Amino acid sequence: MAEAPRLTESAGAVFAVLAQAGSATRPQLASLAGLSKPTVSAAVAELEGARLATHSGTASSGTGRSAAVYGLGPASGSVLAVDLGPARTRVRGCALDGTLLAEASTPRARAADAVREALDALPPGAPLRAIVVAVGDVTEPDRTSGAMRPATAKAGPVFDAVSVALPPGVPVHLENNVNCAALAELHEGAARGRRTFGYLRIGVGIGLGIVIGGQVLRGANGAAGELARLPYPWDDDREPRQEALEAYVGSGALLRRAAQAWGASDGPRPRTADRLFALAAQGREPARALVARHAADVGRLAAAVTAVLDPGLLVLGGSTGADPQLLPGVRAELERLSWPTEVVSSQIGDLGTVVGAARLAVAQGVQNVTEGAQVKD
Amino acid sequence: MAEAPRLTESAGAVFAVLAQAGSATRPQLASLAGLSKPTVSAAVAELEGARLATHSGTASSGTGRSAAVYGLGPASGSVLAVDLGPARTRVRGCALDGTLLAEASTPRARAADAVREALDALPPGAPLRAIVVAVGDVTEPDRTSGAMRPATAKAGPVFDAVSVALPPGVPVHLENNVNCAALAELHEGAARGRRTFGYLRIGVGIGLGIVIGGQVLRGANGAAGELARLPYPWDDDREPRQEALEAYVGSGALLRRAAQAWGASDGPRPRTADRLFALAAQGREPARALVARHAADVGRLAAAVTAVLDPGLLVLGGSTGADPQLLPGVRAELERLSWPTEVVSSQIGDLGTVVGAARLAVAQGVQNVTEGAQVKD
DNA sequence: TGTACTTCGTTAGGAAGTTAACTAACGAAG
DNA sequence: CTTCGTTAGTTAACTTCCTAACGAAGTACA
Repeated sequence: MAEAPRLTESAGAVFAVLAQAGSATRPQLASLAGLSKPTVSAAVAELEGARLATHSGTASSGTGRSAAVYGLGPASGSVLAVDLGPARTRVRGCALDGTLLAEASTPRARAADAVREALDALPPGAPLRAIVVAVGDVTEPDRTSGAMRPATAKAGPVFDAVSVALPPGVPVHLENNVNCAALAELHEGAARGRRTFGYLRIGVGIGLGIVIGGQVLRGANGAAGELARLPYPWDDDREPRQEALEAYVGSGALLRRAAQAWGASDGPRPRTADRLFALAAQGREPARALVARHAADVGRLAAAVTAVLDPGLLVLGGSTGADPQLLPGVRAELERLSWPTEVVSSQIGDLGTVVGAARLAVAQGVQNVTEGAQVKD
Repeated sequence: MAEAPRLTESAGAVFAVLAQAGSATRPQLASLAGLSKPTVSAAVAELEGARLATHSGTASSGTGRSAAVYGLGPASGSVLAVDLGPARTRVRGCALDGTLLAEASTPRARAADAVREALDALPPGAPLRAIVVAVGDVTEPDRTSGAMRPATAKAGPVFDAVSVALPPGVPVHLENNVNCAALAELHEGAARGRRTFGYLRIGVGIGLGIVIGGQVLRGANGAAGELARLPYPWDDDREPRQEALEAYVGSGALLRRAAQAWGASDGPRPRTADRLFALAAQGREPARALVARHAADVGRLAAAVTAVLDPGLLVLGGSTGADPQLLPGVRAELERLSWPTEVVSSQIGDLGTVVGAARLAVAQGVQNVTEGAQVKD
């Protein structure tokens, strides 16, 4: 394999901007990268030489000479994103401009198959520059290898099963799934254009993804946003129990309360949160009351987050968090207890985790190119 | 007044490094600023010409030629820090390397006098480059002027009284007092060398200063760390009330509980938190039990912070938070509920707020010099 | 169709910073 | 008292990127 020469600094900057934009003219690249026209010309020539960029057409801005448009070249390669979700494993392969190149999905048990399927669908020859794996667990460095691993036994076995299917020599990054979903909302969802916000996911468990200045906040142990550890119950005469909050605002609690509240005359009892929300949307009792109460609970969770972070925006996600029916109740409770904060529902839903993982992988891949880290062959 | 020419970028970088170090040789400046020897030579010459740096001696490193030592010059000027505390107003004037030039302290009511006293003690002729005022309130931009102001009526009047004593034309920055104290712990206290931690202050009120990557986290409304808004009390069957937490873990609650618990045979009842802690240190009941319970309460507060932020280190401060007696109880409760997190007591105490405000002012002042923002005359 | 106007891209000269090599100053060992 | 190793500071050649000016390639309009 030919020695890939390291890029000059300006060429790296131009490449990063080009990857972000997908395609752009030289004047656009100059203004986005903050470089002068001559420098961009030199950088583009260098990138074309390395087949990292290609001339992909021309664009006319109405009047004046039409500009050459450039896009990513075949040597720029691709990245892989893996979401080891509780039920399904989703895998996506992307180019460095974010375009989807391959997609696969399997039940959680056959996670490695999804990875292999997506890898096969990626264009051969071009280097795989980064892999991001999203897991529903806190991550910590392994004692012996130093590589990141799931901190508890929750996600360990699946992660190991997937690891063997990953091509060697490619840097693998592990990330919490809620953090990934938050990134998806940041780039393609309800938090577009923001720099700081919180993504509150309520499903079986509860979790918070924190984005500050466009960066995910991971915390000292990668445990930032582990809201299950909020003290609960908490009062003058009650001692908080460990992890008690999850059993109270999680989807399990919602369904348990429904089972208790359901009377013989209330019709068939809903077995899923979705069904419960559907009944509540029709104004049927006791579904409506249960959802209203759930909204207040979520509002209290939101108030706890706001009291510490004041994020300005909270995006609600997860199986029992994303329903827009909750918004009025959440907003009311949040306003009652805390600071005025915008609250909206997730726009991406279940795919958020892979999408965000892909965003992270793309960012890592671009860094891989611009900083000249070479992939072993 | 002579036109102060803007500094070149490298001279600005060298000045910033020199201000941080206080004094340094050229090789030190080169390595700290990440510049080469020739560039540093040119920058130092430029700074000397502008009287922003002066040759202040020589330093021998054992073997080899001895190097010239440089320090800040007379034109570098000074900054002012004002702490509008609940009882006293403290003012400090500092040079841009952080050395104390003037200090004053008055009761809160005569705040403007302290400012005037400190201003008089500053070296005349050299420019005042920045002013930072610390207040015990959330800050927000004023509707008409756009300048920052205290958000509620709490700190407004004192701030206005001080404002008239401030020299016109100097940029004034308003900052929350807990954030200032956190910065003091970061630079000169218990969090030295850290990049991320939380400073938990418990006194009459409760507050949290958040430092992430060396930067204070202010939040969208400047309300990050306003823990009084945490939902409390919180349980299946109890509705949180607004701002109820402060009345429960604040120093008022501690003394109120002491008043209730004190029996006739327990000796004279302590009227201040200090006295209560002193009795507890001797193992006297019921002081010991009250302090132990307070420690658990603080531990729950710490757990709430850790669940959201995972800061890795919490520094406890404030009149009823800084006592080291609390540490074992806080650590135990935090470990029971949440993630392992280091907990230590404040090393600076009451002066933290001015000290941190001075740090902020110095940083602003250095930026003022290096970015060439000119002070009106 | 030619002329004016606008935008794209290149060329030329200059500013700022780097590396490399050299000179200067200092201490320690013979 | 000289010599050697080490560290400080300067000089010179080179790199990188910028600004300014100019030629090239389009559109708009008489």
